[in-house]
Amino acid sequence: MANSRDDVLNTALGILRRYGLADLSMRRVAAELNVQPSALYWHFANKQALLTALADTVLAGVTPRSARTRWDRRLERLAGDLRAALLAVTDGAELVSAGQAGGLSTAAIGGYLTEAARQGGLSERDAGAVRTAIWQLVIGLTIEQQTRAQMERLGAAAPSDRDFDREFADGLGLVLDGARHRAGQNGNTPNVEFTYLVGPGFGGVG
Amino acid sequence: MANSRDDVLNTALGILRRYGLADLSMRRVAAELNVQPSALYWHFANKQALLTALADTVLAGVTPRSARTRWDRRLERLAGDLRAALLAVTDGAELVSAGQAGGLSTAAIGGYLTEAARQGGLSERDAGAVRTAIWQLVIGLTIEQQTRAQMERLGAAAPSDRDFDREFADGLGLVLDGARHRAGQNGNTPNVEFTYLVGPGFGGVG
DNA sequence: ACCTGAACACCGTTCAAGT
DNA sequence: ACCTGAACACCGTTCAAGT
Repeated sequence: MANSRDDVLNTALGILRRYGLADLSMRRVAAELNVQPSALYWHFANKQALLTALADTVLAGVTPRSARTRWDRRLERLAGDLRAALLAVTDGAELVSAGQAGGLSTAAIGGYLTEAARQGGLSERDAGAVRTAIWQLVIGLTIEQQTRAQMERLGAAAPSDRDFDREFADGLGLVLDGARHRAGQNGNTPNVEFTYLVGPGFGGVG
Repeated sequence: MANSRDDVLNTALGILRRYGLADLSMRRVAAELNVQPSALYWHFANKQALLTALADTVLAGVTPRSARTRWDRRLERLAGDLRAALLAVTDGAELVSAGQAGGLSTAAIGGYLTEAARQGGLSERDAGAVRTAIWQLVIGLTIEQQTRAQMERLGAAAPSDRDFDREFADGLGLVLDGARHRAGQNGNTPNVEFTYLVGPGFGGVG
């Protein structure tokens, strides 16, 4: 006994990884900690707060990796990293979507996206549009993928023939095309440092 | 007594409109119908089936209105109509997202989007990317808006200063820019019948 | 064709009280 | 600082039985 807030968080993360969001109940977390359900409310005001903290944990590693990279490539990588982080945990996308209210990481990542777009010469407003389109694409498509995966795992649906990685790449490519088009119209010369791109430490996303 | 499947559907829709998705339980639907909860399972195999049918109802009115309109304008209108249909019911976007598995209207609308993009001269693959990007943008952003609205209604959040209509228009504009860019690259001449556009029966979305 | 009654196995949350 | 015990007000679903 005498569990810390982090113990609760880690136990919850374990249930999420092993069984998914539907099985992540306060009672179940408490049971795994050998504690009464009411004990959890000393650490978290309610389940929503736990989910938000959990979402922040899942997104903690998503951060811009290099400012030397061309702005559109940075957008591409941020989107890929975000998607990879969501896919790393069962129902990760649904969790982030549900825990969005008050989340810190979620706001930070939005900031990175906007920042990269601005470096391409986009107006604040256009940069916001880029952030919105990319965020919703990543979250929404990954929710669909993970929901399908869970249904298949439970035998509630036949394996789908959809290629979500491809759908993601195609959708993202389209949005980036729109972004580059906007960049070109602003009369700005976006930084074209793509020759710096080759080298160690620039591994792809998956 | 002696309720039809449609009675169940209408009662559920009423609860949704008045209280939102969180209050839409099988037991509550049954109570409003003056019936035991178990009675509902004669009409629907489970709650998921009810939600899917409900989602189809909400989306029933979303249909392409004119083939005479320019392809990109048709995409814009479809997206706007979809968004309007979701906004017409409390938590409509969340409902459609949750009831997606097996939904008919949802597949139909995806088809309309793809079709419009193809008429712009886009390849099957590019048209799919357009459908994906638009669908996720509309659903995701509307979920955020309606979730916020519900939290404000319950006093769980201060009124937000976000302008969701503007965020939607900006995001959509960006995606459409990408689509037009792809259309231009294909060497096809997209139909430019925009001169036919003016006239009665072409009211906007809101 | 449609519903009851009763049960099963769960939920989130509160709150006084304990150590 | 952290937890118990007990309660409140709920869930979705099944299934034999009724009319």
